[in-house]
Amino acid sequence: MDIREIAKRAKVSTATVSRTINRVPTVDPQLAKRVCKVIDELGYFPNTQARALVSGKSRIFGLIISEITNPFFPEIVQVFERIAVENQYEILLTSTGHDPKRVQDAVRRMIERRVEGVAVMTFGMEEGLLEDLKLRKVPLVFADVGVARPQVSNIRIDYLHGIRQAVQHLAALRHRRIAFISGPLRIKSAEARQQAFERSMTEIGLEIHKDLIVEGNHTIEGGIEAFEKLQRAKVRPTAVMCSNDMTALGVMRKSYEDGISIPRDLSVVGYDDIHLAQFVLPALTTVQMSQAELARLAFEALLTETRREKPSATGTEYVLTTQLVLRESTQLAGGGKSAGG
Amino acid sequence: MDIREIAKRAKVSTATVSRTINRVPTVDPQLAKRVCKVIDELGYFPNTQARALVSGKSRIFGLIISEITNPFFPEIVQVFERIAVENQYEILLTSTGHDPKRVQDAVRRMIERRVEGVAVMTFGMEEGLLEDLKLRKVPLVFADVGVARPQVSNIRIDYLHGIRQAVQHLAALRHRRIAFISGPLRIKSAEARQQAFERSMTEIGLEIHKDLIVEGNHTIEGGIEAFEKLQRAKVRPTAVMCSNDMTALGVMRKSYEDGISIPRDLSVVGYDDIHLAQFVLPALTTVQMSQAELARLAFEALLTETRREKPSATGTEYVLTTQLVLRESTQLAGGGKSAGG
DNA sequence: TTGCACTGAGTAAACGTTTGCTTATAATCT
DNA sequence: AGATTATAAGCAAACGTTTACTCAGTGCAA
Repeated sequence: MDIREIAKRAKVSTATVSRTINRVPTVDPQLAKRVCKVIDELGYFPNTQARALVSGKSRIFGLIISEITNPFFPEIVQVFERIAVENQYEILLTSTGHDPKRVQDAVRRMIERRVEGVAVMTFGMEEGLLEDLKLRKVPLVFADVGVARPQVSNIRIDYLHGIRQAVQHLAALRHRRIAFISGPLRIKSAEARQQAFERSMTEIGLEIHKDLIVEGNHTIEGGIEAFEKLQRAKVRPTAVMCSNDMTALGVMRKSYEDGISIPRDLSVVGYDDIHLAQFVLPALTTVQMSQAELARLAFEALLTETRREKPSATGTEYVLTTQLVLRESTQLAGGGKSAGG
Repeated sequence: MDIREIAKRAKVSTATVSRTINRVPTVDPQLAKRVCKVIDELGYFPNTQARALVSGKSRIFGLIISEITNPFFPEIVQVFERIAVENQYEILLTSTGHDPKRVQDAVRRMIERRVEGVAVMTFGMEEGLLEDLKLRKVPLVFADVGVARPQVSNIRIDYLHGIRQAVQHLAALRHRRIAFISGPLRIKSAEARQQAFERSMTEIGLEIHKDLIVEGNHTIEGGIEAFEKLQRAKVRPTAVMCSNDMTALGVMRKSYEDGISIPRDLSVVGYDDIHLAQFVLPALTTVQMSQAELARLAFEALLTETRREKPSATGTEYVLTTQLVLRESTQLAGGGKSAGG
């Protein structure tokens, strides 16, 4: 069943059917009603492929994320998808697992489906892989530390703000030996978080012990391993800041196994504020970076760019701030000694 | 840039280019090489919309899940997506949040994009909403308690097996008053799990207290509320079985707040075995229902159905078993009394 | 009454592929 | 050598829409 069938039955031309479907205002309301009736009766749904082909608009956005099993991302996907549907867009989702080959593959698939824009939520993965998209002038939006460029919008994340709050919070609780477990350092955002940590420490005169900075990989398992390394260090931390919440969960898990009580013996701070963070035991003090806001901004950026007449203009620059959320996983340093007696 | 451009530059017809791209064996290898060279040089990617339109194959599968923020689902999505990409398929993902309107919407979108099949991972949501898909003879696969029908495959989940193991495990640990927090009962699978629980209790002669069966909603928050209800009951449980892991996390959270120690004062068993389950404190004893296997089966079912010549045959029936995974959240009943002294 | 502008609907040409059919060439057989 | 068959490439018609253009009809001013 196609538009011609509808046209025939409604005794109009296919053009009129098309216009009716697309709510073109010049079509006579009475005719439109007749057409709609036929459409409903026959349960007709227009073929998106045909529409896309002739109109040149696929109404698809790509969404590239790092790791869908990290709870941070489903929340982004959920909001992004909801907004997309509201705007009659479809999503082509790819979880790359940081694998360049999968990124490459995703880019090819997205180009073949003629996506109208791509949101890249890998937080600072090497951009070289997206060259093909740039070549084709596909609007892009990054959540990153970089800046906007032609065709490329950017959501700059103010990592420093939240991390500084966290460090000062720990300092106020008399912590001096604060460890930091980073993300994989080839990810620019992980590096940015670490730098923000170091700067926050330095600016309030706290020493950064070499041994207390360990590289993780933004997973629970990585957090566990990193914390093991930390335990073998000569100088023992009284608090650990983590580059993301999953890492913090790893630290909590390992501490639990080793009988280290959080927050009594060790304060832990996460990053991201995944929904789960408020429910773990103890609830995780963490830095909030709103997933919903991020998704909203990313979609808005893409939509704006798509609607632009002259595509030569530079993409928009957005800013997302972050801030500390206090919960139960931090406490006055030395709590172990006094409470342990 | 299109196939004609390639044809012109390679000095062949568009048909030959098309055949080359599709690896039709009758094309001369030398010609093919020439064509490939031009394609590479120009960075040409075929337009999927056009291919889909003329071939009648969209190479898209729909995937309907309940709630992407429940960690159970991302693991399904991940595997499903990976296999799909391997088979040159794309996924149209919808997280419905159990909202019938969103389901309806998803169905429309999927039909408009002419999906070749849909995997429904809502575990027993009302099927009436999928009528439009059935009408169009779109192959479907359910993870459900139902049976296969024409065009409809089914992955029957053996809820009983795992739940029986869990109940007997608890019974062996001398638990008698075992509570059950169900999922939302309008979901058939939630009902099935509850029935499996009741049957498992009855068959070993354990009494089912009315007050100890509470309805949750498969979220952490729901688990918390349900457990609050449970605490107000006259008869106190020594163990709680949950219809999914998220519910169990809620129970653990609430217990923590109320100073109830798990597993000392209360044993808790989850269901699903999400990746996180092994990392919570204490690690959650739960019933494993393999997400990877489920996704694999679902995809296979769809692919099989899609490749079938005569579409009148009945869909395939698959079975997924479940089984108990012992961890740290269960312990001998009454542990509280002896250990608390 | 004629001419002109305006409206709203129809005609038909795209869009970028695939693929059934045709045809040219080469290979094989009688 | 001539007839037949196999092979590989090309031609052109789809696929189901959108949309630029055309055109008939109406209303209004001159």
